Amino acid sequence: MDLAAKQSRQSERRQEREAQILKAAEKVFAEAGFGGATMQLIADMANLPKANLHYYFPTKEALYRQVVQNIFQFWLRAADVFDSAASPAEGIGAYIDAKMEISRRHAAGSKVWASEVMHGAPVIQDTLESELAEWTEDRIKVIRQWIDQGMMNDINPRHLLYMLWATTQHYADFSHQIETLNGGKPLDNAAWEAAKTSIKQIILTGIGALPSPPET
Amino acid sequence: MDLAAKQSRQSERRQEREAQILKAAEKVFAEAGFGGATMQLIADMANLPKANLHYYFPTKEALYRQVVQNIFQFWLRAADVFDSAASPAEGIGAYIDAKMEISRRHAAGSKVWASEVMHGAPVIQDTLESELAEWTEDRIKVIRQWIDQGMMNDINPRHLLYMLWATTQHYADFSHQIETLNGGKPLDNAAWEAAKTSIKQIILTGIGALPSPPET
DNA sequence: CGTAAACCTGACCATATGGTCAGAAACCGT
DNA sequence: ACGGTTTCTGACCATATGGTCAGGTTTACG
Repeated sequence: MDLAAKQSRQSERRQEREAQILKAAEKVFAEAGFGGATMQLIADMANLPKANLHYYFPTKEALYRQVVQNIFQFWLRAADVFDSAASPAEGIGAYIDAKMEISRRHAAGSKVWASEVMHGAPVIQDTLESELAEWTEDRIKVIRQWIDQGMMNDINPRHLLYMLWATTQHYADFSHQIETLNGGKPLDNAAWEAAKTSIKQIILTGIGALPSPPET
Repeated sequence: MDLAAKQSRQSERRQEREAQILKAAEKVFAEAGFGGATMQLIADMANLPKANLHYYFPTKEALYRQVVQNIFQFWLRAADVFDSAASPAEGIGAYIDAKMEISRRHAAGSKVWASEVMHGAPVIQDTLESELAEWTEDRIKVIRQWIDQGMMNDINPRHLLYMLWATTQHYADFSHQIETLNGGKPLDNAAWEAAKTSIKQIILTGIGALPSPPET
């Protein structure tokens, strides 16, 4: 076996362990917040001795930073469906679906992200200022085009985006509240469908992106 | 001076101090989360020695509990505008205005509330199950009536409520992100107006509560 | 095998933090 | 001015937690 293969297998091993730790960390950070999370809790969740965490991540903050960065990348990628769409109904509809799927499958990550931003984005302020700002401007341009082409009403694109973020992330960030109001049980498939349908119906109708408003 | 007057002045004094502490605590909890907040930080923020806090609130958790309870009551009261309204456009419009005002004036409180719920509502689970559940059911009934009377489209009332909460609270909970995307400055009056207008336009149009969709 | 590198871990340490307490200070009616 | 009550506070303590480290174990490969 040559050097490349060896390094590859080693780094593979390392990546697996790191992923294992990151997954546990994400969960614990989501449940307890950065301040409430302890390395011991994360270690237990990952079934590793605490000292081992420090072999892979020098400090709690480094571990947290990695978790947040990963989430952010994941979050941004959900917007791929946005640009290639021919119409606002299609693009925004697909974006809502994608973000709702993230809210459902990656609630922990969403919570960590929300927590980070709520507390002033101490670790991803840079990313926020560069990548997120750029991303947002691009999407605003797309929406403006749709408006100019008469495909939707003249809505403030920025606030429309905020509305999309808010509404979809709500189902992850406030999942506990939603579960409580759902009799203490998580939403089932039908309820998630109802949520997606309701959101799309209200927003797409609201921005005038549907041929005719549903009269059901 | 009689006994009643004396007790009144004392309790007045006590309430003032408690309010002072609670205000500082709300700010610190919002900025740092429960785990990241320290009694020392709160004490500094309130310009009091740490030991004094423990004279008024026995434990950090008791102080936190009080903060959260206060916010919740404040939050619920915003819905008074909801019921007395004659139409969905009026009721929901006023509700959006009220909640946006809270988001603007009491961002810290909103963040504490969001944080509490996100971490599984460890201290207000009871209230959530009783008061919030009841409140929600009542509002759902009101919305259902509007639908039955043909004043708006047939929208799932529960998800409409979630959308209202999500969208309005977003401006408080993610105020940092919004500021960052606003060039690092808080939204000015015009921007807040634009936000309120956009939200109302999309949602009220989206649920078919406006006579005719704006064609501006 | 041998050995060097990577990986793992129990035991340990320094510090930060929630909370206590004895006693000082301020308040208040008489 | 006095005594009792409430309010305040510096000094202190026990504990939890992030982080370290010396030494052990495993892996990779000639």
